[in-house]
Order: sequence, then C-alpha cells, then structure tokens
Amino acid sequence: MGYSQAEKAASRERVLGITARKVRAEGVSRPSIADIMKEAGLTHGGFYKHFASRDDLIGQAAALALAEGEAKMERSARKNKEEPGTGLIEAYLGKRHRDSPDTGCALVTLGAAAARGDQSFRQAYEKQVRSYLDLIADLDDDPAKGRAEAMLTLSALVGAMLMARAVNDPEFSDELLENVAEQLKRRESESPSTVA
Amino acid sequence: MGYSQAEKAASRERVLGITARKVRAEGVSRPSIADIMKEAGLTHGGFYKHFASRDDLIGQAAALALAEGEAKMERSARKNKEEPGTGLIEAYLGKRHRDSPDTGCALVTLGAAAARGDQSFRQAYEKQVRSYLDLIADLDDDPAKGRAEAMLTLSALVGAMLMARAVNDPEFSDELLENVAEQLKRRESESPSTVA
DNA sequence: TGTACATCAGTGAACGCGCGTTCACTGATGTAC
DNA sequence: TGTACATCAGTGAACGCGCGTTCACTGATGTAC
Repeated sequence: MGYSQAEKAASRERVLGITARKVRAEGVSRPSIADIMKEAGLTHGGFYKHFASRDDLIGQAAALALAEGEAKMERSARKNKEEPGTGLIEAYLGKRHRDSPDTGCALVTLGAAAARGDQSFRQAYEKQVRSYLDLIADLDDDPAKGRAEAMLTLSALVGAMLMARAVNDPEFSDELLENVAEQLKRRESESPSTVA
Repeated sequence: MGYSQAEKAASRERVLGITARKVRAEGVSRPSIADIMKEAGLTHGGFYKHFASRDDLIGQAAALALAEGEAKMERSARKNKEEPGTGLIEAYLGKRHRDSPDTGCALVTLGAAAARGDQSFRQAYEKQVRSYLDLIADLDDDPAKGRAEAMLTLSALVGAMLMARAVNDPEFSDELLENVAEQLKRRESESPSTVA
C-alpha cells in the first residue's frame, strides 16, 4: 500500500516499545515475532525491514527496558517527596511497582537473562546499575554517604523486589516489601554516615 | 536390554540432578529434553518413563535446585567460621559463588522465572525464602535480631549476586560483592539491635 | 531351586507444531525531470 | 507545477529446523509356579 518514512519510524518504535514491555513481563525467550508484530498492528513478514534478526530486536528492547524502568522510577521518586531519598525507596518497594513488572525496573526482571547474555546486553545492564547508584547518591540528603552504601541500598531494593514477585503468598510478599523498606528508611534517617 | 528397578531410580535421579544444574545455568526455557537425556547417557525416547512432560521435569528440577542451593550455602557458612553469621555473608557474596551459578543459590537464578511461573513453582520458591530467613536468624549471634533485619540481609545478598553476575566489567562485579559484604558485616557487628 | 513368562526401562524412528526466516508481490511515497 | 518512475514498508504464503511427544520394538529383570 505504500508507507511514508515517518510511518516506518513510528512502526519501528512501536515494535521496540511493545517488545521492551513483553521482555520484562515474559522474559527474553518467550515473546514471538508474530505476536509482537500482531500487537503492533502488523504482520510478521515486515519484521525484517526494521531489525536484522530476533536477537537484534531483543537486544535493543532489553536496553530500552532498562532505560525506561529507571526513568520511570526516578520520576516517581522525585514526585513523591521533598525527601526524594525515602521517596525512591517507597516507590521502588511499592505494591504498584511489584504488580506491574512490564513497566518497572528491569534490573530485577532481566538480571538472570543478562548474566547469561552477550557482552552488549551485559554492558547495557551495567550502565543501568551505575546509573542507579548515581541516582541513589544524588537523591540522598547526605552527600557524604558512600558508594558502598548506595550499593547496599540498590542490592536490597533489587533483591527484595525479585523475591516479592516470586513468592506465592501475597501477605508474605507485602511483608517483605514493607519490612525491607522500613529497614532502609531507618538506615537512611539514622545515617551513621561513617564511611570507610 | 532390560534394566533393574534400582537402575531406573538412578536414571531418574541423574536426569533430575542434571536438569537442576542446567536450569540454574541456562534458565527454565532453554534446556531441551534431548540434551538432558544425552548428558545423562540416555536417549530422548525413554524420558516419558520418568516424567509426565517437560513441564513436570522442569518443575521438579526447579524445586530441587532451590533446596540444593541453600543446603550448599549453609554448609559453607557453618564450615567457614566460628562466626557463621559473617561466614554466610562471605560464602554467599564470594567469587566462587558468583562464578558457579549452576550449583549456587537458586533464589537468584530462578527469581524472575518463579515470578512468571505457576503456583507450585512459587510455593517452592517461597518455601526457600522462608528457610533462608530462618537460617540467617539462626546463624546470627544476636537472637534478638528481628525478622525484618533478616529480610534486609537476604534481599541484599540476593540482589548483589544478581547484579554481580549480570554486569560486564569483572572489576565492577568484584567491587559490588566486596562492598555489599563489608556493609552487611559492619551492620552485623555494630548490631544496633533496636528492633521495632 | 529351576523354569516360563509378563513387565517395563531404554532405543530410535517418526510425527506435528511453533516459530524464525525468506520471498515474490503490491501500491503509495517521494524523487527526477 | 505536473508527470514518470524507482523505492521500499508491509503482506501473506512457504520453507526448514528444533523440539516435545508418541510408538513399535528389544531383552534383561523379577515374579509365579
């Protein structure tokens, strides 16, 4: 039927965005090209006008998922509070975040996949980890707080969310999120600030 | 050729153990029945004498992987120290653990899969989380330390290992493990012990 | 204790389906003149 | 500004491979007598 260059670019971005969501929700191996294209309102044949292969798409979508997740998290954190440090903790360990992995932080959903992935996947993942560490340091009131402390905070956020999603009992899941959030916030306020 | 009941049981256990390792190393979707059976020294046809379906095997293997991982971790922790609390932290966040995911803690490798999995998978995962929390409480010197503190510790262990494996730069990975371990050990020794 | 026979773990060929990839084709876009 | 034509995004059929699953068959095991 003939399509303009703008339409092509729009199609590409639509496919990429849909895949970024699917990858977080279903993992890197499950989403099929046919399903993705159908959700984008296209047929599977045209796929290769946009991407060299399925791996190519998944790689780009994973990188996008990582970037999207953090951007969203940062917005929530800054919006919630005049104390964005605890705002981040509350947003990250919130039930809303737990219940919408498809739009949430991809460090949680893509960690195991990145560990088994190729170099570019791991680089994208690492970039996001570093970026989160900067964000945590940036949001904190106490600028003297160290890198090591940010690493502990990020590890606890990611680990708690991973487990809260994987566990079967909803109450236990809530308990995990709430307790870890409370511990981290207390740590934040007590602020021993004795950096090594 | 004819096989004894003991041989059948041995085959079954071999297949299950191999799959438990493969599942941690490659995820739940990748390992194929043919590959698993070949590694067990068998042909793929006999598979259904032992398991109802691929899903059946994967489910059982995931549960086994979770149990094996923790048992191994507990052994390392108790062996390493007269202070098994810090022993656990060192064993868990050690490079040996990072570099052998196929025999390590499956909370890390199977978290995202469990989140997308069926109820029995999630129950097995949850059981292991609870068991780890008990273990952490048990190993700690200070019996007054609370459940919430154990949750923070476990979250940090799991999150740090997830990221340390996913990141590309080996030095950064080391740094993550070392800093989080140091922070957790300091927390352990300072022991504010002010339980809510 | 020895013999006859049913069982069933393991084999390897075959089936069927899903899915990534290819390809000939269509027709509006967008450029050359 | 209008006309001719090459380009190429999108279509849908077809291909081929991997893989889960089935099945007829084999022959030692282990039980019945």
